[in-house]
Amino acid sequence: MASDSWALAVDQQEAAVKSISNLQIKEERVKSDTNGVIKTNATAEKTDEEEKEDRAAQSLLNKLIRSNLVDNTNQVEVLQRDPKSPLYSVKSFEELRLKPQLLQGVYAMGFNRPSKIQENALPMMLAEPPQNLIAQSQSGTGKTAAFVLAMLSRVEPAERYPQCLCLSPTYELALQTGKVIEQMGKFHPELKLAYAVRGNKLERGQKISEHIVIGTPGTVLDWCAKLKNCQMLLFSATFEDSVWKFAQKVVPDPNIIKLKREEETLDTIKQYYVLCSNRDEKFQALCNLYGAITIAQAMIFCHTRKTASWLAAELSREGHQVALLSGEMMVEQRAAVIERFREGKEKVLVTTNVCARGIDVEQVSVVINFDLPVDKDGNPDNETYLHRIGRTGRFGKRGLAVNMVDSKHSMNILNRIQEHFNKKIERLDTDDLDEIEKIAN
DNA sequence: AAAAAAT
Repeated sequence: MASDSWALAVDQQEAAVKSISNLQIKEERVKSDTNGVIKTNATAEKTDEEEKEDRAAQSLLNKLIRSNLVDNTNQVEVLQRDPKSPLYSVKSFEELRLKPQLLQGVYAMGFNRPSKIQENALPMMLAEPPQNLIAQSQSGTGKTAAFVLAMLSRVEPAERYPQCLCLSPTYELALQTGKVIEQMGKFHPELKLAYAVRGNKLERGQKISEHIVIGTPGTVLDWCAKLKNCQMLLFSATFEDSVWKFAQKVVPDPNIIKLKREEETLDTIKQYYVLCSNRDEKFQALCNLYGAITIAQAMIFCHTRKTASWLAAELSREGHQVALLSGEMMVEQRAAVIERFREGKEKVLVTTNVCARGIDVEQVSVVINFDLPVDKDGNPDNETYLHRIGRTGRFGKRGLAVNMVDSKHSMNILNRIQEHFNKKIERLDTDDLDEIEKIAN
């Protein structure tokens, strides 16, 4: 991979960068003859009673999601590497003086005005000479479009070698970001994109002629011997302390955009918990909620692959059509499942932390933590919590997050998450159908 | 515990 200059974008970097520095891979591939989608009974004619339940469910959902949209007065900390240089922020894409094909691509995607993070980050990313950036912005606020725009503005399509590298923590996110690159770059017909993901091997001595390489850590390391003369752009919704220190160590002389702690959560996402005493009760509570969560689309997170496949099978047995996605499946299946979910062919996706970060499916209005996110020591995983609930409430939309609590221990975890973000998570009782009716009306 | 590379 010979090149004179580089742009490197790292998305959700706490995961991607950490895995680069800690690559101990023990892969067990599990064979499966399903494509990850579990289907059951085709929907029969609905009875009056079912129609009534549907209306109650819709009403409940509206009630739960309803909240005042807060204005966008973000408390952001912006640090420039050269404090004396003036601080630019742009209010329109025209001000950036992009190549016409690129501006056309931006508008074709339906963006009219830059989002908050784009206003601040774009001038820094496009500055000459190139400057590095470490940037934080809430989930669903346009980080991907920001760094994709920066990458595309640096690409010289006439030159046939890789000029940008984009690193993602998971296969699905790499595919998703690749799609954004293709959409925004569609008026550069010569532009080529290569995926450095599991299964795509580079033959010895094989030259890469694509302009942009996007991939996951292991394969990307395999492809690249070294990176030099490289502008680095790191984006994430969260920067846990140790990651923050690490980011500053590996990115020389960066500009910085950082959120204050109290600004990390989105008030547009209403958070609840459901109190149960064991897994079976959680399952029952989930079934009670099912009508409400399938009004639009929902993602259900489990702690392990095993729980996820168990839950998907149980829901399926109850007659619900759900999709299952976890890292034990083969990549072809994973691509097919996420594609079907995007198209709305399944309304519910049961998954693991593989889908916690970055996945952007606009129709997802509910996130359910069937298991609360905990780290390897059993402590609350606040970052993952924020990423998971951030699968809803994207780009200013409202969203609902429901946490299933099944013990004193998990209640304690939830309380600690609540304290960490200083954000009230309210009790929701799904066992009491009367009460649900009351909330719904 | 999940995810991320091939050996």
